[in-house]
Amino acid sequence: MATVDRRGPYICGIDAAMDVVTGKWKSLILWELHSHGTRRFGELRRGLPGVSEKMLIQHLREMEQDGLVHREVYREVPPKVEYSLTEHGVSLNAALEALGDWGAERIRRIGADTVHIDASQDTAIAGSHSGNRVSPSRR
Amino acid sequence: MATVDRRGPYICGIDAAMDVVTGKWKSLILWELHSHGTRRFGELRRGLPGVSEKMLIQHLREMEQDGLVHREVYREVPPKVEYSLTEHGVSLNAALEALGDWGAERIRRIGADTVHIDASQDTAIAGSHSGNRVSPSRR
DNA sequence: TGCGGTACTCACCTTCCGGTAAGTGCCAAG
DNA sequence: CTTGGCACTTACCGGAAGGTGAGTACCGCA
Repeated sequence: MATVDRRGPYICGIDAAMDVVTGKWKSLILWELHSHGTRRFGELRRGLPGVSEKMLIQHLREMEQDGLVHREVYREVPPKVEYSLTEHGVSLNAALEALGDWGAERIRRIGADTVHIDASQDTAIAGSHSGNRVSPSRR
Repeated sequence: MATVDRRGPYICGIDAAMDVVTGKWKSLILWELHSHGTRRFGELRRGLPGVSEKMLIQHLREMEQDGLVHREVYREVPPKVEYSLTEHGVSLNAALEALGDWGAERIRRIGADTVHIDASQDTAIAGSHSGNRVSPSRR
């Protein structure tokens, strides 16, 4: 049905937005799609080091259901699927910018390590201060 | 130990901001504190129907550690603790407004249930953010 | 002939988030 | 003298989020 069932009654707008954004990789997918316009599954996977295929697909499917990303399948000999942002995805990204800025300032404030992925190719640079080392997991 | 060693290396600003906001009640706490300025523990608990004391405290502690809320303890006969937003909490709230607006529009779009229960009593400053008083259950 | 790449699906497991319920020390009210 | 409010703390538990590793159908390249 049009109305997605798993998204429950919301308390407020933030609640509704968070529901769509929460997921370990969703904001990153949003960003990746935003900066590249259109990406294939494999490109996305390589662009988000550490993501498992299962999670990538799961998030992508949810985001498609939520109307954030568009999925274009090309029935070719080697399968080809292209993902891109819908207008809602684009506007969500815009709404996230303020939050991103806040977070960036927070990173500066607390001097946390930053892991920069992406850029265009595989630039695994890191950090602002001293060491980086992509230590496993947080939280 | 009580100290959750989150705040790991961040991938980007959004990541850092999300780290601070994720938690079932955090954004609501933020709004509650935003609209009332200062609230006692019990007031907060009553203001967020459905929250358990454990979760409220846990979130409050994390937010205090993250520099979002200020905790003022009054060593009195009946214990009294007041919570309020720090300047960082205030700015985070501001950064969340765009997201809140987006979410509000999404709610309108998909016609999801919103849990509006008239906040008859109490001061409801409510800008773009509306209502509280809810029964849980989403997702 | 076998490996690698495409885009997945499926089953199983672990970790963590959040919930429930009880207890704490102190005091006022009934 | 029991109850209730204050602001917590502690122990235990279930479910969901996320991770791992295998398998699938097809093809190009070495």
